[in-house]
Amino acid sequence: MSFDYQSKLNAAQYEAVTTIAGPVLIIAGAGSGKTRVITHRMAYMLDSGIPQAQILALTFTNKAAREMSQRVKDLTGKKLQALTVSTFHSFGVKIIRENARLLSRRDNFSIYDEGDKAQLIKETAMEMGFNANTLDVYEISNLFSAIKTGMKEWQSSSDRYRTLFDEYQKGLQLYNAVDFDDLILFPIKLFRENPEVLERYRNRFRYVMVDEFQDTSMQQYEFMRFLAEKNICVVGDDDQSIYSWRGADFENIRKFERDFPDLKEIKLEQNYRSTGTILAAANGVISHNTNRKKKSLWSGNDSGKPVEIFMPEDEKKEAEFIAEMIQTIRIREKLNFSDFGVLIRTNNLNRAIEEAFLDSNIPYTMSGGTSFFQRKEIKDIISYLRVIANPDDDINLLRIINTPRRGLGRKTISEISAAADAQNCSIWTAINSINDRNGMLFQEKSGDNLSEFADFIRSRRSEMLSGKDLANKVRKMVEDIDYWSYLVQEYQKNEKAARYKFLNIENLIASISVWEKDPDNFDKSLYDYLNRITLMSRDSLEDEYSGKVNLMTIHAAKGLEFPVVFIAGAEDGIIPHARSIEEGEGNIEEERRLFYVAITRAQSKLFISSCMKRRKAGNEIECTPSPFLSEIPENLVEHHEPAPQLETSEAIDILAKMKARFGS
DNA sequence: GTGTTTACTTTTTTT
DNA sequence: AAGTAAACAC
Repeated sequence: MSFDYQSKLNAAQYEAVTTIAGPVLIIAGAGSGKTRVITHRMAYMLDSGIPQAQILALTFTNKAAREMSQRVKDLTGKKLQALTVSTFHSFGVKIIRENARLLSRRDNFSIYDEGDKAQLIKETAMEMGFNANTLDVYEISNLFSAIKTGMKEWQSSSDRYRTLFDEYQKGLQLYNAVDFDDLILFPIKLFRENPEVLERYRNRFRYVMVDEFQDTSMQQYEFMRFLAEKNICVVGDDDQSIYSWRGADFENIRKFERDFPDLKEIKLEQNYRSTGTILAAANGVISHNTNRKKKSLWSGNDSGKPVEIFMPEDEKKEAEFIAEMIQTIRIREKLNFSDFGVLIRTNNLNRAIEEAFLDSNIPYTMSGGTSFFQRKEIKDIISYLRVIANPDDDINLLRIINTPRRGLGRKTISEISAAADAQNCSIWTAINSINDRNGMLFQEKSGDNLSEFADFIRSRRSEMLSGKDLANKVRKMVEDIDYWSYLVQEYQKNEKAARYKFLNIENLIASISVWEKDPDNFDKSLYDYLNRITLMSRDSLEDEYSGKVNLMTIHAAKGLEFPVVFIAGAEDGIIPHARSIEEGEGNIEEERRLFYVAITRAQSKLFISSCMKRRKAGNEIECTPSPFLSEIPENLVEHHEPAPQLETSEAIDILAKMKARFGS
């Protein structure tokens, strides 16, 4: 053994780390050293002589996967070439890639994100003669996911979309693409239909670990169940289950208990993260949930400072308060900007806060939200790369066929689509077969433009699919399509915007270059780059978290911790979110868990703010505090006086409201 | 085939 | 308030 595990871990942790054979269920309360246990457990396995290649650790976010392998690396000091630490989805990609033909795909398949998916649904629906005005693509997209993941069955109300669904599926196959749901479903299908393939993977991965087990969906459970024979270790906390809308089902914990009756259950109940006060506040809130596994999380830490509740007038005041507090506390406590976490329920709450940060020169990162890869200019360039990787990808081909303009307008495009439709082939194939016949169908100009476009894609294909220095090839491509002129043209009135967009492209190229130079990543093909970024799209691009305040959704904050945490927008309708309650009364428990997760991110100081008013879609609306606030035991709370100017009737109103609420 | 104006709605959370 | 999509005009 390279080091003394016993001295680094408490008794329960030590047991969890050293029990490597047989099924293990670890119930790990918030802040109980879960990541520590998982990483030490992997290190322990390696120390015990288990080959890296036999270990598979599945996580939910790329961030978690990255952090985990880094920590194992630090612990063991070994190079980890064969250890698999990956998200369910990336692991799915890998399996599909290795068995593409068995799943009627080719190995250069595209992965369709939400946007591509919506586009495909839309186009398919149009072709089938659905009415564009009554079509709710968002809703249909969700329906299709629910059907695919087995959360919903076809019903009379949804039946009219059944044929659309079939066509959608055919479209994916035709374009050699898969959607996010397929990344889990295809491997399951593969394993079910090809026992010999399953056997191969089972032989390879003898030790399987699943993190955030409470957030596994039925399919992910099935996926895991196929692979895991006996040495399976799952780690989770039912109180932190916050992804049920995505199919997560913490009943899986009970299912696991039934499926592996001889399992060893280990509870980690000592919280090392938070002060006694913060933990008591969290416990006070979560105890209102009825459907939960019994556990008693305790802290050996000091009680610390009270939870501070602030009721600013509006979101602007709230943001200023947060910014001011960060500045003050940072200096007083000698903290770094990165020691602060600002948590919000929905992405659109970021606006006021970002503005306040900019005003007071506070460096910050916002993870989630409109990601870098959603920006138009980035999507354009990525679409080029996608088409180069997989020309049959109609959705992306249509996106770029006339961007920048090359004289291929609506007419030409609809004709070429019709031709593709008639021959039941992709647009790319259609373009080429028409080119073979010298573009008879079109006016000479359009035909020329088409073949020029096809030649361009072909030449890039031969150039980019092999060899090195992707970053430079991308740069050259951007020059060749003259994207800069296009931007200037498009944003004539706003040269700054054009510049900014071009800068974004420069950043993209720089990030490709960084990725290429990373010695830890051994497969550097264009495919890998594309797969990686589609799965990462919501994940923050920058590796540089250091020295910046972390602004993020509560969902994105899962698994993280900060010395000082602000929960902003703690109003009724935001948390619990009105839409979520609308969907079902039962969702209140999940919203409460979400609030619980938010509270338990804090190590030593927690602020919660709830605005009196908030601007929403143009107009100002009155807000009431989240009902969860009153679930925090009153003795743990300190109310931050807003010191309102008492001239206005509004301010008096606000004070009355506060008193009614908190009696102070 | 392309550019401009007008109407319209508005995403909870993410791989 | 802002961004998109569709209608309209050139």
